[in-house]
Amino acid sequence: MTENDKLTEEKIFESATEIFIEKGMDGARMKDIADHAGINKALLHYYYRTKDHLFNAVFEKMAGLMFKKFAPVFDERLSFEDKIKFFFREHITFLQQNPRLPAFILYELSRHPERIKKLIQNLDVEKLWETLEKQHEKDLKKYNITKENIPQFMTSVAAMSVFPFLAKPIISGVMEKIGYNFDEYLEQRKSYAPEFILKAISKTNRDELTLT
Amino acid sequence: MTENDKLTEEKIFESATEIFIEKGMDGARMKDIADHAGINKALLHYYYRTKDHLFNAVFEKMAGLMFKKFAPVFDERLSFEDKIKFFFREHITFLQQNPRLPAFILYELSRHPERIKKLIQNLDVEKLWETLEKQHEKDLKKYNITKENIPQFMTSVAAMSVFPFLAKPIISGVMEKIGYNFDEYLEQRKSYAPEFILKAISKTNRDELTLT
DNA sequence: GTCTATAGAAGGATAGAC
DNA sequence: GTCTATCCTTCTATAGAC
Repeated sequence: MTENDKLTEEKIFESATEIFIEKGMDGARMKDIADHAGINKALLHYYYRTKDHLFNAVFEKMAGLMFKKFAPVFDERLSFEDKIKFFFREHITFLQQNPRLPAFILYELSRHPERIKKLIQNLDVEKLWETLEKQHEKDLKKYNITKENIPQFMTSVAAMSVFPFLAKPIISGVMEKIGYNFDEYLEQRKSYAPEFILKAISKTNRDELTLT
Repeated sequence: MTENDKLTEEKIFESATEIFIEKGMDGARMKDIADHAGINKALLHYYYRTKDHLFNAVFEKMAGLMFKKFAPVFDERLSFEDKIKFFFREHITFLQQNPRLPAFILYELSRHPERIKKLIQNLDVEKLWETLEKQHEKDLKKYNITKENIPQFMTSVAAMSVFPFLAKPIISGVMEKIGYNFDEYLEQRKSYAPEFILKAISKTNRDELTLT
């Protein structure tokens, strides 16, 4: 019955994932998870001992999944511009399939910041930066991306892709009211965002701006 | 003792605000709020009947506060460029003083989307757009901001300012690891963001881009 | 491995004295 | 208006039968 064990454990894990993402750690009920999996509460504890254990399993799996989506950008043998375009297309498509994932991850992280160390200890940011520098030294110069402003740039890229999902209720609420469609907006964003980013960091016509 | 009543009720409200923003509706405990206010649980119910009532009072106050921060942009007799600069300076400064507010509002909205109607019913988006069009018809043309892409533009502006606070645990976690400082990052962002936005929407040098 | 029944604790809410 | 004491429900977790 090892086959069956696996199935039950997986069923529990999948149900837990759905419920936790939907209601958060504090709002989720073990009964909801059991019902959703078609079993009883006792079995949850048989497989995962406590709610905390179960939550941690779900959280780490999902957080890992989300951040892995950033990785291909560094491996691909794409031009700098194509990397940007590739990222937005892939990342927004992924989030369309998991629209509540960013809010779940970021909210639970802000409630329990101690989880972060575990999350980023396997993430060697300096190595990634070096890789990018090696691959695109000229592009980085061309676009004026330096060690000083790389955080500004990276967070702007992430913001352009993730924010629509974090603010989905408001955005789609407002859009609905004035005749726009949120799904179309997301499709457009896959090309709008990379164009927006690349123009923002291009070095030309700086003198045209009246910024002080 | 009406003076005293007011004080107690306010003390409760302020404590509730702090606890709810810190722990969310589901994570907050009436006992925590009472302790924080230096009173006992029964008094909470005397003033606000239920946890739901108390939460709603806090939520509506805070949500209103946050969205009101967007308003001055439309009133000011500023140039279009100055409006953008003004917005980021004021909004980021406000969020620096209330760093957990965006996560609180957006997360509770995504848990209870029915709250949205009440929030935006007083917000006449089309009127605002008309106002902006009247004030800056030439600028909107110059920057190619049209009825078609206004949602893309507006959400990009919001994203640039709000996202750093939503993702603060990750951003500051990563930054700490590689020797950057989150507070400095925020200060820089007040000028980085408007420059970024204005360059992104400027019409020149479009031909230089290799976008397909 | 899976179930029913229940322990044990916690949380929201109320009664009633002052 | 404020307090103590307590009710009642809900929730996590476990015991024990099958």
